[in-house]
Order: sequence, then structure tokens, then C-alpha cells
Amino acid sequence: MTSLLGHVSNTKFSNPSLKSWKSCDPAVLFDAEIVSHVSDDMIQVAKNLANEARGCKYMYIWTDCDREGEKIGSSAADICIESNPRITIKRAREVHSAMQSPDTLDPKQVDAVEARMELDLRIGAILTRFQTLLLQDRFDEMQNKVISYGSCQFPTLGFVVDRYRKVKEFVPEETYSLTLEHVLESKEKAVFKWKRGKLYDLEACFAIYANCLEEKEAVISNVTSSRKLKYKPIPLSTVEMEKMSIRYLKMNSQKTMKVAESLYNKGFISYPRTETDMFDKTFNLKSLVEKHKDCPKRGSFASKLINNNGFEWPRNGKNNDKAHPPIHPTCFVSDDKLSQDEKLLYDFIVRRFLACCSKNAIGYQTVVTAKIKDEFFTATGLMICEYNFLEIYKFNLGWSEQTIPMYNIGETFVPSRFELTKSLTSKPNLLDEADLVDIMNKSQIGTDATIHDHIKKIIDREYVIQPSSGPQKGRFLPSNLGFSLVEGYDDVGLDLSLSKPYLRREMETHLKNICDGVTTKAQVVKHCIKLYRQVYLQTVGQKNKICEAVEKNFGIRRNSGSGGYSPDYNQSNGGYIENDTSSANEINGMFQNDSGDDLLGKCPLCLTGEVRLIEHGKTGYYLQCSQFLKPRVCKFNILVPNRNGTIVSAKVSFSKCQKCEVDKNMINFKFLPGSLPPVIPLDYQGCLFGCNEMLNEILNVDITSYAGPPPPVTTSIPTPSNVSSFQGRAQFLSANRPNENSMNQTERLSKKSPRGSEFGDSFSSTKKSRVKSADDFNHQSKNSVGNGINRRSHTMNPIQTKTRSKRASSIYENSNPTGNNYLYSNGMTNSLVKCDCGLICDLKTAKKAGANQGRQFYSCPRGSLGGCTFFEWYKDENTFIEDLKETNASSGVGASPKPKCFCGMVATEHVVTEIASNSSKPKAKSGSGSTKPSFSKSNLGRRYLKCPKSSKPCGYFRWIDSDDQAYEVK
DNA sequence: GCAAGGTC
Repeated sequence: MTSLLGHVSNTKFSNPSLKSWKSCDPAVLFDAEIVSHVSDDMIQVAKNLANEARGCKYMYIWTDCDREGEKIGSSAADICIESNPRITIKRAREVHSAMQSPDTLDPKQVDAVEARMELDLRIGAILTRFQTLLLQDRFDEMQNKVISYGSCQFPTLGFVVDRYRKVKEFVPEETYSLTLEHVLESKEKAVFKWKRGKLYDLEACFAIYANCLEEKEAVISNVTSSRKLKYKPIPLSTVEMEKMSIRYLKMNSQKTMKVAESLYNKGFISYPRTETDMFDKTFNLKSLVEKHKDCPKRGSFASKLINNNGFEWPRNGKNNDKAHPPIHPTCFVSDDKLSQDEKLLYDFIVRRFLACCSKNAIGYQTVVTAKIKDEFFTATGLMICEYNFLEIYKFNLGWSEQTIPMYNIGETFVPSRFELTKSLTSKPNLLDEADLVDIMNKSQIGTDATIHDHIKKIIDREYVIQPSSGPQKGRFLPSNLGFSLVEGYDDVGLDLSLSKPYLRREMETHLKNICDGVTTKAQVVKHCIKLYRQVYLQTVGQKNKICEAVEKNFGIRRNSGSGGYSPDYNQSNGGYIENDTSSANEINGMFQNDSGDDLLGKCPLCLTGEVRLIEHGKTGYYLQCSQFLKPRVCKFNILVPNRNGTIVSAKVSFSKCQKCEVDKNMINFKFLPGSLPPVIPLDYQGCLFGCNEMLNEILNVDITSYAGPPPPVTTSIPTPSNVSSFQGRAQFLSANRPNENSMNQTERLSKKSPRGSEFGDSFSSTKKSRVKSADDFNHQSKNSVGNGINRRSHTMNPIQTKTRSKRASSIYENSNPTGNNYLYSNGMTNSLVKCDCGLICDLKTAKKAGANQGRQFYSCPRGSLGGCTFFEWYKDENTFIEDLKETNASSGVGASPKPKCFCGMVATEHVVTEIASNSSKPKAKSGSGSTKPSFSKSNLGRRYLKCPKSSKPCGYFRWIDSDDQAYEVK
């Protein structure tokens, strides 16, 4: 028999050179190989296991019965098998049957934990390096700071910032109510509450009040009395212990856990890290209660439970981690054996336990209703008859005796006070630690064993401040740094912002699915990396937002940086980058953008963004609008393909194109000798914006192909510019005193004005220079990968073709084997359709039987797991032409009017996809009440028109491919 | 110098 100390193994990147932060672009870590290894501080544990295993036939694993326990056991088993390959591994689960019928380890649970470990490592390393190096590069003040990112840390910080914003944005509103009081001769007093509560409209309230004033007396219209129960608390879990300790013992979560651990190690309480809030029926609770009967403080209550029939089995909560019971005292300990903090916490745990084993409190509630005119007012009294658990558990439960005078129905009285009162809505409070623990728990951020660590982490990292005195004592305020980071990530404008809990929660859902056998570790890792990669790439593309937020909130100046910090990365890290050249280079491209020397000029499509020349490794270069990475704002992203290495280098020149109508900088090209026709010099300065057709054609660049629709008018995410000012935040503490309405003057968040859809025809100047047929330039190699990709606006690129041929895929499947299809996009196809979350859509196929079966559409890649409702049909060239026809028809340009059904509505088009009878003519399905026609086999695939109404359609029917007149289907 | 999850 031997013991473990939690996880014996951990994950790390296998290539030691990746340890250095500047050894590679952080995004390389999305795909770098990861290995499991024995942690440095667990080497002795591993050695011990190996030694123990040598002489054993069987190994029984008795770790916690949760998925982490399964993985811990699995790692321990691996070590033992290595030491003794003949050893048989058994898993003890149910205590009572463990030895008689031992189980085996559950590989699904082990897989789920391995997925979590891998994702946490990659995400943490990538984003920590990204944001640390970014801010160190731009701000002198950040030189020695590590700005860590964790999938739990940041959502925790996000909660603090969210509440802070709510407090700052709060504008109190006046409310009005009617107050009724009655003081009897006996001096007894009844305070009645208006049934309407409060009104926001003074005039309305005054009208009611004036009407009531016509009546001199109030009449008692009802008196009810009923038995009320105050339920005893449920058994104690870790999160509940932390919350109660913070609120009533004034100990923070970190300290609470430390003290609890100390009590546990001394054997005074059960294991303090548990989600379980129900006792197993086999527990001998009475004997545990009995242990406290001699306690001077709580002994008499414990004795009552045992001797006076006061014991009752505890209520059940909803959670059971199957690993540990609820927290309870294991023995009685006198105060002199405990430190001050231990005394406090132990006392609480014992009281809670005894309360659980006691009975509900019983009271009688009387509600008296008084009426004036048509308005009703109630006064409530409470008499506690049996205190039961309340005797021992006196933590502010909001249940106290409330006496009111006796009234009889029909009795009248003259009000002592009847007034229209004005009050202000009260502002929310900053989060205290108990609030934060609660929100984290509900949002599945962290576990019972780690929630307090995450809170400590954001304090230690100086992302939040917890004042130790003053009115906000113990509450959380975001620091300038924490606020800036959240604001920066939020400004990137993704619903899946890195400061929000959604990504982590989604991961948790998938981990459960692995355990349930719904999916596999590989699929989940792939899916989550895809999501995080998308969010990461878009965040990197707008990293200036983070710098801007820091600049604004700190009041510090940005230095020019090293011109983007990617050049500092050691790109010789061959093995890793080779595996994913596209993603690494894509990111490098993004890192290069803000030095200003890659600027070509204003975007000809959206007119607001700046087009830059971005190198994309072996793929080529992009002419990319700065708005391109914003969801659904601008799609200008033109590929200059370079698959044959024709372009040795391309750099933006400082001279403008004189011929070009769109005022753009020229590009200095260096071409590979022999790769181009002799008419083009090897050093060539040219413009790619349409005026130089020859250059465009030789390089296979179709600048004219972008003729996409204008983007929808979008409203930017509101930016709390006034909220975030350095001064404002510094003043917050001093200004925010009790009873002082410091928020009155706070303005609401300023909203950026909506972006106009000023696309118009601004790009038409280049449309006319559409390139000639590719055949005219057959000196270009036929093997050129770029050929044919960019020829026309609605031609699919090879990646799309691959994607289209797939059936609708599950969320766990990538749309192509690389998982990086968006990186190859030429920017002119639908492959860049993004959903309302800002994610690149999955292309799916409609499965539902009907006219649209088989059609492809775009939808949110997150699907039913918290995805948005974005929907858009895929448009290939044919449907695009159809659309044009329809547009022309509707605008009356040389098209016949659309056929109308008998109701006069435009008939809708359908395709025969199912057959039902041998009839050659369609007829209604009998008894269905629907006029959906049924068809013969020969009609399969034929198109027809019918009434568009889904209920009570008129029966109009006409074959499209026939000259027959429409007829009515009954 | 990065994560989160165990545990003393």
C-alpha cells in the first residue's frame, strides 16, 4: 500500500527549444508536439511507485472517483507497468465492492483529462506569450511583467470588469410609491406595502394617490395566516463553505481553504474539496452528532438532537462528485487545540453539520390586506413557533420575528401616514469575493479545488485590486492593467472574447461528451484548437486594440515598438513551422502590419480601412484591408499567389501610382530569373490595383473579381471610453462613499456611431479593367497552383471544392484536413463568410427533405453549443446568376413579371424530391389537410411553382418546364 | 517567465 500526491504526470512541449518565448511564433504552439512526463516534484513519487510495483501481482487504484482521479490513476498505472509489465491493474470504485469486484480504468475519462491538459497548456502558453511580449514591446512600464493568460484566470477577471462597468454606467432613476402606516393607540405599528410596488411614472402615481385621498379611511379587506417553513441548510460543499466563510467569518477564499486543509490534516474535518452536498445513506450521522454532546458551546443542541428526537436526516443538495462526502466534522475538538482562524471555521462547520441534522424551523405568517379606493396594501407578520436548526445556525438568514397588530376583516382605520414617496433605484455593488466564487461556480470556471487559486492569481498578477479599507473593502475593482486587457479583447469585437467564459464552458461541455462516449479526445482537441485559433488570429490581427486600451487606461505612452515583435522570433525552428507553415506565416503576416511601411492606401471596397501588403509565406502575398478581420465588415483580401517562388520579394514603395484611379502606393517586386516573360524586368515597380493589366495577369491576380455585396450596417461594440479613463478609475474609490450618489454624474457609455454602408460603386472604376482570358498568357506555368483560383468572383477555390463535397459535418470535424482552410482563402469567395460571432462559418448541406435538400449553407461553427443563429445559403456561380436575374426581374429590367398564384402572391419555386403515387399529375396527399402535392417517379427533379402560403394555400400549381397553364391542386 | 488540475 502506498500513496500518491495528485497528478504524477504533466504535459509539456516536446521540443525543448520551444521553452524560450521568442523561439517561435506563439501560434506554432497550437500544433507543436506535446508529451506527458513525470513532473519534477513528483519524481520521488514515481520512483516509489516503480519500486512498489516490482514485487506485486496486482495494482489497485484507489484515487478519487472523478475524471481527474481516473487520469491520476492511469498515470500511476503507466509507471507501474513500465516497472513490472506483468502487473494487473484494477480500479477500486465503490468502497464496499472494490475488493470483491474491482473495475478497470475508464479510458474515456482519462482521455477527457488529457484533452483538458493539452488545451490548457497550449492556450495558456500561446496567449501568455502573445500578450506579455506585445505589451513588453510597446510599453516601457511592462518590461518586467508577466501578463499571464489562463482559460480560467481571464473569465474571472472578466466577471470583475463586467460588474465594475455596470456600477460605473449606472444611472439612478426616480421611482414613486405609496406608503401606508397605522399606529394604534397601544403604540403598536403596522407598515403596509403597496401591492403595485413602485412606479417610474410620477404622473401616474400621483393620479392614483389623488384618487385614494378622496377616501378618508382604509378598510381591512383580508387577513390570512399560514404555516411557513424555513428550510434548514443543505450539506456543506467547498464552494458554499467559501462563500459563507467570506461573508460571515470575514476570511477570504484562499485563507478559508488553507485553514480547512489544516483542520483536515489534523483529522478534525472531512476532506475539504468536495462538490457533494448530500450524505450517503450509509453514513452514521447520529454517531457523528453524538461526538459533540459534551461541547460547552454546542453540546446542549447536539444532545437535543440525540435525546429529544431532534434528529432528522439532512436534506439533499443536487451535487455528488462521487469522490467525497459533504464537509463535516469528524470529531469534537476543544477550542484550546485550535488557532483563532481554525476555531472560527471549525465552529462554522460543526454548526452547519448540526443544522443539517436538525429540523426545519416552523413559523406562522400573517398577511393583513388594507384597501383604499381600488389600491391594496399589505402588512406581514411572522411568529416563529419552532426554531429547531435556527438555534444553532444563526447566520443572517432573513428570518426573524415580525409582529403586527391584530386586525379583523371589515375593520377600518384612519392612516397615521399615507404619502407618495420618491426614491432612487440603487446602484449595484462591486463584486465581493463570495459573489465572484458564486459566478465562477455557476459558469463552470475552475473547480472546487481551484476557484480560490484563480482569484488569488488575478490579485497576484495585479489584474484586480481588493481594497483593504474604505466602503469598498474586500470588493473587487479591476486594475488599470486588468481593465485594459479586458477592454482590448472586447474591442476586438468577438462574441467569443477571450475575457468571456464561453470558450472555457464549451470546452467543459466537450469534455463531458468525451466521458459519455459521444465524441473522442482527438475530435475535441481539434475542434477547440480550431475555435481558439480563430479567436487568436483575429485578436492578433487587432492587437493594436489592446495597446490602445492600455495607453488610454494607464495614461502611458506607447513607444514605437520594435516594429512588430515577430522579427524577434527565431524562425529557424524548422521542424515545427514546417508542419504548419501556413498558420505560422499567416500570423507572421499579421505581426508585421503596423510599422506603416506595408501600407498601400485606402481600401477601394469599404473606403474606410487601409490596404496593406502582407506576406503569406510560400502562398504569396495578400492585399488585405485592415477591416478584413472584423466580422462581416470588409471582405477585401486579394491573394497575389506565389506558389512557384516567382516573386523573390515584394515591398511597398513610397511612390504612388500615377495611372491608377485609386491612389495607391506601388510595389517593388524582385522576380526569380527565368520565371517570367522577358517583357517584365526582374526588378519591377508596379501597381496591382487594376491599371496594370499585364502585371495582374502574369501574377494571376484578379483585383476586379471582388464585387461582393456591401456589408450590413453594423454597430460597433460600445466602448466605455468615459468609464475607462485613468482619472475616472483613480477617483472611483474616493468618490464612491456610502450615501453619496457619485454615479449620478456618470454618463452612459458612449456608443461609436454606426458604420455606414458606404460601399456604393466605388470600386467600379476597377471593374472595367477585368482581365482577359488566362489562355492569352499561356507562358504562365500550367502547374501554377494559383491558376484558376482567382479568375472569377464566384468560383470555388480548391479548398472549397473539398469542403463542398463533404456531407454536413459534425462540430467535431474540420472542414478540411488541415483545419486551416481560411488561411488559404483568396478573399473573394464565400469561404470567408463569418457568422454573427465573428467566426468563419462551416459550410453544411441541408438534410431535411424538401425543396432545399442538398443545398449548401453557411452557419455558425459552434452549432447548438452556444452558437449564433447566422444562416446564409451558399451561392455558387449559377445561383449568383439566378440572383442577378431575380434582381433584374424585380427591378423591371427586361424580365417578365414573376408568376403569381391564385391569391395574387408571387408563387414560390420547388423541386420534386419525393414520390408518393403513380399519378402523372400532382395531387394533394389525402387526409393531410395540406396541399403539398405528391408526384410520380418520372417527375423527380422537376421544378414547379406553388402558392407561398404555408397555411391554407390556394392550390396554385404549375410546372416550370412546361407550357401548361397553372392549375389548382386540391 | 506561460495553464489548470491534482495534493501535502
